[in-house]
Amino acid sequence: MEKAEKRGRPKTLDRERVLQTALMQYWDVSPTDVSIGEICKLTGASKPGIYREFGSDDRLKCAALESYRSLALLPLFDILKRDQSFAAAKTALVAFTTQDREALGVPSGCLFVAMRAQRGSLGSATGERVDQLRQEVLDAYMVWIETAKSKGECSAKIPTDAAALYFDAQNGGAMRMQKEGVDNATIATVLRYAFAMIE
Amino acid sequence: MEKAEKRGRPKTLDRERVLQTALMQYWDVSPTDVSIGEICKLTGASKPGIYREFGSDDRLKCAALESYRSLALLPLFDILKRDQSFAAAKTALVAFTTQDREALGVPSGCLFVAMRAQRGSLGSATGERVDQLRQEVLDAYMVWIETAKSKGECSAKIPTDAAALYFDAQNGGAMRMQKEGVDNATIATVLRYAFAMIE
DNA sequence: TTTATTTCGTAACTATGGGTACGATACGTG
DNA sequence: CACGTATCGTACCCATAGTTACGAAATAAA
Repeated sequence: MEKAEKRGRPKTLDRERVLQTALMQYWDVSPTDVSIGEICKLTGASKPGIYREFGSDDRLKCAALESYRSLALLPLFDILKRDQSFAAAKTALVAFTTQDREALGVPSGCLFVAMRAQRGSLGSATGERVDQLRQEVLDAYMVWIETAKSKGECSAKIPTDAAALYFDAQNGGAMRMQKEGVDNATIATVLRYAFAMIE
Repeated sequence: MEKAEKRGRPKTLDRERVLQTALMQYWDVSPTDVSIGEICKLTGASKPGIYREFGSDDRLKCAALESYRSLALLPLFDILKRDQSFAAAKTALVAFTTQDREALGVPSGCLFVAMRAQRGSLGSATGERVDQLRQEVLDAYMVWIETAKSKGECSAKIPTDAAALYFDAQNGGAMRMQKEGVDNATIATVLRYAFAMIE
């Protein structure tokens, strides 16, 4: 199923490179402070090339967010869905959140958290996707918590929806601390105390 | 000590009005998405007028942040410094954070939290002030927690600096939830659970 | 080799926003 | 009333950023 030899001038624009560069820039700098022009400089692509490929600034951000979901959100969902004790999952969450980003060659902080903070200045495509993902995250936490409750591993009387907001807030707080330069060991300490609460 | 009748054309620019408008706009919309031109429209002031009064966009933001400190941060410090039990202070914090903003005629969320999220795109004056205030907030929490520990009202083994980051994160999380539309009752529930942890 | 097709990328266009030059204006003073 | 002074605000400058018009280039098919 190769796209074989097509007519017309062969495409030279490296979609994957542009997307990865955009993702890393949005993540590292800020989703609203990286221009298309900047991405052109970094990738060697031309502006019309990027527009032909992604359609608009908004859609490029949206595509980058989609990449981010695969890269950083799916592993989170995976921890929550894994068949393990509530306590083990919490430990895994702390470990996942406080990974050494430098060693992983990945920016600190969280693109999704940044986008939520700037929800108002995002285009409609990206903005709406952010809303969906927020709901997806909250739902994932809720399923996880409900399961733990039913298994008797979480006896907290806190309503499940509030608990989901709680975990989401802790994670967001951790990501922000990381961006502000707090070291991962301290963040892990804070998270462990935060997570110890609900049990 | 009235500045009496001065020579020259009398000033018509209403500094307080511009400052209040800027504050409310930065707070309600976002500190990086409100232009000087927008503030001109809303106040009837002219651009050069604002520049004469505040010097630059950065300095106007900084002045607005200073107003915000008086309005929203000092009351917070006040709660932390008040001579009351640790538990009472935590209750007061929850109440303060989840006040009905609409009834108070004040935007939801927190300008300071928003500025911290956008630290990178702020001018040097505002940016540095944000850093100072962040430290001021953390110091206030630390003094409060240390006092509680010494009074035996807080026996938690969590290091004071981590606890300060924890409370700061909870407050930030609450402000973000408010901005995202979570109702204050739910936020209060989350906060009560979060604060119950450290005791 | 000509034609149809597809992509390429320079060089614009437009809008916005921070910032200012400068002549007009309004007041106290001599 | 003329002069010095301080503020006013129109109209502009300049940089950035999103977006696109359009002719050139490269390839397969005719």
